[in-house]
Amino acid sequence: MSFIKISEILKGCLENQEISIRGWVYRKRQGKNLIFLLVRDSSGFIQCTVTKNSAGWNEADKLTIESSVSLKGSAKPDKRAPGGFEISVDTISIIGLAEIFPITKDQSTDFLRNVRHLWLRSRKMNLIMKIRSKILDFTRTFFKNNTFVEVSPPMFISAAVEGGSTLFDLKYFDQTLYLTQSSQLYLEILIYSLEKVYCIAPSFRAEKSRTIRHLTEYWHIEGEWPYAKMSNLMDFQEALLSYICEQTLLNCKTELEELKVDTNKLTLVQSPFPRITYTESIDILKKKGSEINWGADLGYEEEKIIAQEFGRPFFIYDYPTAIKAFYCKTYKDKPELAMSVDMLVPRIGEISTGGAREDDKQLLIDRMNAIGLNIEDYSWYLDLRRYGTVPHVGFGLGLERLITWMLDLDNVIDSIPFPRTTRRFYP
RNA sequence: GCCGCCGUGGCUCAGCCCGGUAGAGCGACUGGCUGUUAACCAGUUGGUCAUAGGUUCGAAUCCUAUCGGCGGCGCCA
Repeated sequence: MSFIKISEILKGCLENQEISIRGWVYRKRQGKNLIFLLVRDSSGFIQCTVTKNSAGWNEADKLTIESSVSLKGSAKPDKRAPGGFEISVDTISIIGLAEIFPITKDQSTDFLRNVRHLWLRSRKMNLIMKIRSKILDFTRTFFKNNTFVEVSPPMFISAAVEGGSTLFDLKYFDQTLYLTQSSQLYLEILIYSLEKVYCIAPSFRAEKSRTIRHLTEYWHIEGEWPYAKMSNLMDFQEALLSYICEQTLLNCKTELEELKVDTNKLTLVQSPFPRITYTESIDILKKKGSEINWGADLGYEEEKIIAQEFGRPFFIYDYPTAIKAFYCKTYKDKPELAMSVDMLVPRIGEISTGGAREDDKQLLIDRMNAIGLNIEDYSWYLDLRRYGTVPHVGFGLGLERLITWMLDLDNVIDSIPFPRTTRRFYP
């Protein structure tokens, strides 16, 4: 017996044919002589009717919410049915009879987070995960179209990428290793072989942040690009984001509609994005009454004020060297400025950070000494500047923050199937 | 790390201010119902009020501590 997807029936080309489907019982309404089953599979929902005189009645009578079933019947259009189509059932076979399902009409976010393994069956989660998958597809296609090579960096690392305070450490046989915070340094290694490279991999941050935009494990879209400049980097990122939004609008129409996403916002994501320097952003903030001074890092509140100015994704670049990481390249004539660029969106704030990497061995060592890093921990990184160094730029984009912004979700938690936060790691 | 809010049947909440021994809806169960749209009607079931201590004749209610959760800031993507 071959089974068809519910979405095929809803397209309307299987009218009055005998068909079989497999799925789960989403709703059940029972009368004396008639049972309505709303059955879902990965593709959608369809109402099925079972009459008392049909062979399937006894099985339908036993069915509980979330039981898995296969059923045979004929599909026909019916105005009374949600979705416009209905299956009149001949036979039903119960695959797995469900116990009483804990998720009912009344739900709180706290409860749904406790039963996340069951909540993932909901229509909302189903749709978000489908779009997430598509966004990953679009991202890979865009990199591929721009001749980047996808690489697989390690998650176990032996030394910090940046500070060290936000690293998770773990027992690795008799030693201590860490979970990676970013794959950037490893991508930098690979450009010396493959040139343009990218990866889509998890990053781990032991930050005790309590916000709607932080996860301790998140998926990081990172790229490194030899010989490119800051302007190339911004061009590339805005083209990537525009492509993702454009393709999502094109390919996820029904999903976006069902999730009630404001597609207008996505239509506005087109090159060029507004670009302002850090110094300009300080001027804007001062005009708005902020007491921030040049040299201070922009906090979430400051970012929010500027984001409201634009109402769409934008860049802030050329930050003070003092507030940026050791590998950030500085301007020769203005060493107090670092070639660093953040991409920001309204409500969420930073969704990507990138910039030019210091490619001069001595300048890099000077920077590391100034910050107090142990040079020996990074000897392999310095080797990259020792043997045929090249200028290069790169960036890292937070996938969950991007999805949360695009779909206007309440919390990054809903953009990933199994979120890890400071307090939650189950299941 | 700092600040704020929350914790009452399986789920969602009321009761707390002003102390008198817990109430509703949903679910589940039983029965009824000729097409329902998270149906409807009737009945039944179900809670040491997060935990520990204190005040009191008496605590879900007032006080203290602890635990758990959510959110804001900082940090970041």
